[in-house]
Amino acid sequence: HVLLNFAYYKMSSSDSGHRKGPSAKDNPNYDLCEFLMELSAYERNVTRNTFKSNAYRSAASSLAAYPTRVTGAKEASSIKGIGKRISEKIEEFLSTGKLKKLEKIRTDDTSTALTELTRVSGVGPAKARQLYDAGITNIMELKKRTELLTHHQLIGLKYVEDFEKKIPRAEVQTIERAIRGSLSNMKQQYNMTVCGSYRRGSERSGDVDVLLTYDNVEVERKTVKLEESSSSLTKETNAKNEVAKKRKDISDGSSDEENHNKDNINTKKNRKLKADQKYTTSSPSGSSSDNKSYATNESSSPSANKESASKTNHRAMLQSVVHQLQKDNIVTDQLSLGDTKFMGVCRVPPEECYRRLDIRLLAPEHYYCGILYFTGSDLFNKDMRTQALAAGFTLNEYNIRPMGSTGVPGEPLHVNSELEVFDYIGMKYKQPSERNM
DNA sequence: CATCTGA
DNA sequence: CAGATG
Repeated sequence: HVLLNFAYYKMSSSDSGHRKGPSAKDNPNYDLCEFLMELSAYERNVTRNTFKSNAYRSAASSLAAYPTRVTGAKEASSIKGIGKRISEKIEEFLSTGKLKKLEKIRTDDTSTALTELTRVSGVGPAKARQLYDAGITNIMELKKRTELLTHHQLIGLKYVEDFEKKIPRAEVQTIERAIRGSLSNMKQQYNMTVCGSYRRGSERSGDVDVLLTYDNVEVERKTVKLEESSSSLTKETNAKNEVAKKRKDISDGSSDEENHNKDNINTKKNRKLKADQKYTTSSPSGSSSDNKSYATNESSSPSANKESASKTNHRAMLQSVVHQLQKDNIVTDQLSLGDTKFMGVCRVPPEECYRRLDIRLLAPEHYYCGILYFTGSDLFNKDMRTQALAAGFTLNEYNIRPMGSTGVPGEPLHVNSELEVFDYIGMKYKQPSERNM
């Protein structure tokens, strides 16, 4: 049941650049991985055969993990994920420096058109096909037919080139400072951490991934420099001397001592109430909504479902954050904006390029698992999750829960730093820069 | 997985 | 609501 992220095909935003992936510049089968990925893209975009596409990608991953240069079909097919047909292609590529099928694909009109159209954010295989059928074969032509595009796609088109450029670390830092400055002027204060490959120290990023949570979280005081450069980044906590409660006393999932944070924390989890949605638009009774802070606290109506309330407040908070950023000319466009995630575009003046910016607003109790998760890398996360499982926990982007022997997860454990999560599962703490797997 | 879109 | 997208 662990997630199989076959989802992202357009290069996972934040990292791609200089990191691992099916084609780390240094692996002995680099070229082979490359052509397999090209075939994967072809099956995905052109033939829309996800099985084949996934098969190629999977083969590429296996190959990327293979320690030595593959020498022939037989050796290739011995590798997990590589079967007869793919190994034959590898053979062909090994002997003749090329691949018939690939050459043909490279010149095929339909194929090149779809690949081109797909460069636009918001345009995937399906839309590309549709546009192609409408006679559009490249971006220039697409610019003449903007009536066929959604808002997201229009923006994607507007910034195609910029979005393909990597963002230098220094610029991410500039953007980070700008956002911090802007948000510091709001009544509601936020804790912020820029995650993604940037946090892991990479020199170039695909986009800027910001995580926010509203106040409390006993973060303020303990500002430890567990981070690489003591500078900015998050006001990481961790300082906690008595750091984590031991893994043992966890099991009982008992309530606990120290975290009696400030007011606005949503203390108790409540069962989902599908009815929620209906109420999203309004808090009927003007119920003291007066107070300017969005912090969700004083629940006027006890039985009323707090979930829907906190949900709408969440949306309102995220909205106000975005508005603030727009006001300060940092955010220039919006791709989407929901209860927890904003996707858009930003630019910080001296810079000419427009950059992709994602902002997610997390409940305080989800903050650290969120930071951990969104810092990645994907492989690191996967590894940590399996280690968690082995240690009897289940870990996701929101929380860590003890695994009952029955198989069902218990109540979320309290977490006040990334370190605590590592402690729970008995794992040595890893600096973000050590998570580049 | 969260959000948007169109039917 | 399903399908598309990131």
